[in-house]
Parts: sequence; structure tokens; C-alpha cells
Amino acid sequence: MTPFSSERSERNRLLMKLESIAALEPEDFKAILALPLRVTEFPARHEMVQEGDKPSECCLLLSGWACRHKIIEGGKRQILAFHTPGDIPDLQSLHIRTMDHSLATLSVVRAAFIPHGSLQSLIQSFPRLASAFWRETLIDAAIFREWVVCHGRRTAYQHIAHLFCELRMRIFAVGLMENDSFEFPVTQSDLADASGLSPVHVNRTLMEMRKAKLISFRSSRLTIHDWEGLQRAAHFDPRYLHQDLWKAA
Amino acid sequence: MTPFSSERSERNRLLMKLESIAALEPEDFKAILALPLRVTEFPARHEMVQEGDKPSECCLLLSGWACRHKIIEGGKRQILAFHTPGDIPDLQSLHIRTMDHSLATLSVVRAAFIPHGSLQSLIQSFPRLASAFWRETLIDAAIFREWVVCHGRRTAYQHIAHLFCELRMRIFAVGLMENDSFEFPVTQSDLADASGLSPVHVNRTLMEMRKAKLISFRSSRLTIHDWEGLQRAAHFDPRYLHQDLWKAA
DNA sequence: CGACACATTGACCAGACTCAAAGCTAGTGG
DNA sequence: CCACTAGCTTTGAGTCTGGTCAATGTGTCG
Repeated sequence: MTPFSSERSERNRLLMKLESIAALEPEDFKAILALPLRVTEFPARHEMVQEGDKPSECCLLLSGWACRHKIIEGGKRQILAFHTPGDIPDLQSLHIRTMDHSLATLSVVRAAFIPHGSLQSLIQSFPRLASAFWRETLIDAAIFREWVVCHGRRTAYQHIAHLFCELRMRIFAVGLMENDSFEFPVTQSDLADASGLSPVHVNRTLMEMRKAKLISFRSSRLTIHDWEGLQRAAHFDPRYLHQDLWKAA
Repeated sequence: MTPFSSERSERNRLLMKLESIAALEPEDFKAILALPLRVTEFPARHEMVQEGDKPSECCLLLSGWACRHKIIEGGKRQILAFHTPGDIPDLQSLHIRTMDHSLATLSVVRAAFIPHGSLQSLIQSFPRLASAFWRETLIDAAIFREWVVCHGRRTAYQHIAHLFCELRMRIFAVGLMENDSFEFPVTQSDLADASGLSPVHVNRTLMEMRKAKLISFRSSRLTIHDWEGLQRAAHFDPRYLHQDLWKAA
């Protein structure tokens, strides 16, 4: 694959994602592909944007995984979201000047930075895209709500199963599912920081899920052996992700 | 107070709130006050909008308290957010057709329903208001993120203290703080459903906070005796609420 | 005056945490 | 090509925060 075609397919992740959540026209896609991008590569475990920053660009993930997190008193960390290619994790910075959390890479990441100004004029000229991007941030919020439910009212086992279900749906939407597995370069400590558990308990929970033959999780790859069973275990209902719902109605 | 002036002051809550988060001009205010409203009164403990609904209006709270919540398998409930006058709890329905959670009253509530169409044209004609409303939903998301942190990495005591801090800041912004107290018509069970704790543990935590002379909470009123101490106990940093930050910069 | 909902208390339990040690595994450098 | 290392995973033992169950106060409202 040439660098050129690789970049094309990387940009397509965003298009695939927007397609999965909004009804767009060819001219919208064309406008997006015309956006000026400043492509940068980051190593794994690197802070891309930090709490307190006032970014003047948004960050589109082209390849690799990132997460948003907050460090609180006593050095404890809470991961707020995982991000895949096609995501714009700091889209909110368009209207919220100061970051209230950080954005960090998990794996090596290629990211494209888009000036706020370019996005603002895109949005002014293409109302459908304005709606799509707003909708994108609203789905982001819907995912946070589901995380609150997982933290508040689900067991450790359900919580982690639910997280895996969410990621598998989102990875599928951007075409990165490979059969029944996908890359997921996190440690059990990361999962602990995402789920509010201790690393030890995450480990025990994962072993239980393996014994139940739902998943395996080795060398940065999550394999889902029993998708039905996993969803059942998590009481997962994908509607909160609002994928494709515009097609119905 | 005449019904007329009461409604004026009720509408002003929205203006106060928008003022606290965005820089608006007189014409923006005028446009908002010209919105067509269908005012309705609901009894306490009433579901206004339910999960699965596809509303064609947004709901502006004029007076009283509401909350958004989700009921999950086994009848467990998670409260996702508390809402005060001036809030538009289902603003997201403008771009997310199907509700993924419910909106319910806590006290008697007066609410004004605004047709999606009117909001859409308002937004098209007044870009500053479009930004303000988008920003409003982004702050909503920022609050969810902080709830995730509270659930994941704070103790019961810190969590509830943090919740009280959030509410006091938001109540203050809409002018409903009365000295050091405000109406907060929830039961300890509601607080449990918001914080992911059991009602019994909420009770014990509240007693501890009373013993520490931080608050009292009786007959639907929360009094904050020691605002500094409460913030310290919660490790509360109000910046995530993004109030007034537009004034700086 | 009841009735009902809510708050409080006590006793006991369990899911998840901490600490600490031991086992793996993927890179790294010799 | 292999030994070493660093970081991650796994395991065990003991603890603790917060949950459950159930009884008893308390207050409010018709």
C-alpha cells in the first residue's frame, strides 16, 4: 500500500463514521476531504492535548488508539473515553476553549490537526455537516451517560463486558473489525482506570470472562468468541450509540 | 407577583444561564424571548419524556427540579443529571431523534415546550445562539465526564460533596441561591440513584457531613454551612462547568 | 389520628481493594 | 541467538468500603 492510498483509507474512517451516524451528500464528503490537515505522528503513551490547554485545532485520529482522561488528587486517574480512527476526540474544543481533561495516545497514533477556523467555515457553508458534527458531540455525551450507568449500577463483570460491546460496535462502524477481533492496545491497568476498578480486580474479571468463553484478550488484541453471550452478559443495548438510526424514521 | 411578571422572571432563568456561559447581544435575547412556548405544569414525580420517545419539541424548565435517568435490568435506576430552571434537559433531541433516557420531574415543574422547528430557525438566523446552544450541550457532556470521575475514583463522601458543589454553582448561576441554601426536593434514595450508592450508605454519608458541619439537608432544602470546607472535601474545581470563562481570554 | 413515605440505626455480608510475591513475555543489547 | 530486563499479568491473603436486610423512628398530610 502506498503512503498515498494509505492516507486515503485513513481519511475514509471519518467518512465511514459520519456515514454511520448522519445522512450526508457527496458535496459534504468532498468538503471534508478538502479540509487542510496537518498530519503528525505520536509515539505510544504520549499526551497530545493536556487539561488546561486552549487548542486552536481539532485532532482527527487517522490510525491508532487514544483516550481521554483526568488525573485527580492523589494521582488517581479516570479514563473517560477510548478513541479509534475516525474520531475527533476534542471536537468540543470548537466551543469550549479550555480543555477540562487530557487526550493521550495508547498506541502509536497518526493524527490530523484541523484549524478551528477551517471547521467553523465548513460548518457555516454546510449546514448538514454542522448538524452532523453537533450530533457527533451529542453521541459522545450519550456514551458518557452510559458510562455513568455502568459505573453506578452495574457489576464489575457487566461493566467490562459492556465496555467491550461498545468498542466492538464503534470499531465495526469504522471498518476495523477483523473477523471477530480487533486491536486494542491497552493494559489491564488502563481498563481499571476506565472502569473505576483496581487492576487486580480487572484481571480476575477478565479471567472469568475467558473461562466463560466470551472473549480472549492477549497481546493488544481483543477477540470476541461469543458476541451474543457478551451482549447478554453486559445487558448491552446498542441504541444509545445512535448508529444508523437516521436511516429508519 | 402577578402571573405575568412571574413568567418573565421564569424566562429570565434561561437568559441568565446563557449569559453565564456565552457572550450574547441584545438581539439574541430578543430572539429568545420571541420563541413560541407551550407552557405546561407537571406534578412531582412525573415522567415528562420517556426513553424511546421521539420528541418534536425541546423542554425548557421554568420552575422546579427535574432529573434525567435510566432504568436498567432488574429495575435498578441511575440518575444521570439534575436540572434546574433555565435548563433545557433534552436539547440533544434536536439532533438525536430517539431519547436514550427519560426526563422526570422531582418537584412540581412548570415547563415550556419549544418546537424543534422554531429552535432550528432561531439557530440558522442567529449563529451566536447556535454556538451558545451547542456549547450548552457540550457543558452538559463535561458534567457527565465529571460524574464518571466521581463514580470511578472518588469515595462516597467526596462524591456526594462534589454533587452538592456542582448544584450550588449551577443554582447560583440562575439566581436561585438564597443566602447559603437552595431548594433541592430529592430523597436520600434519589441521591443514592444519582451517586450509585445504596440509600443506607447515603444516609450515613450525609450524617457524617452534618457532623462535620458542612451542610444540612432537611425538608427539601440544602444548606451549605461551610462552602470552603465542602469544596475542599470534594476536591471541587469548578472549571469543568465552564461558567464565565468566555469573559476571560 | 392514622397512614404512608422517608430517615435512621444495627447487624451482618460481600464485592472489590491493597499489598506483596511470583510468573510471563516482548524487546534490548551483548 | 540468547540472557536480561522492564513492564505486565497472575495469584494469594487479609482488609475495608459500601451493600443488604430488617426494625424502629420521625414527620407530614389528609
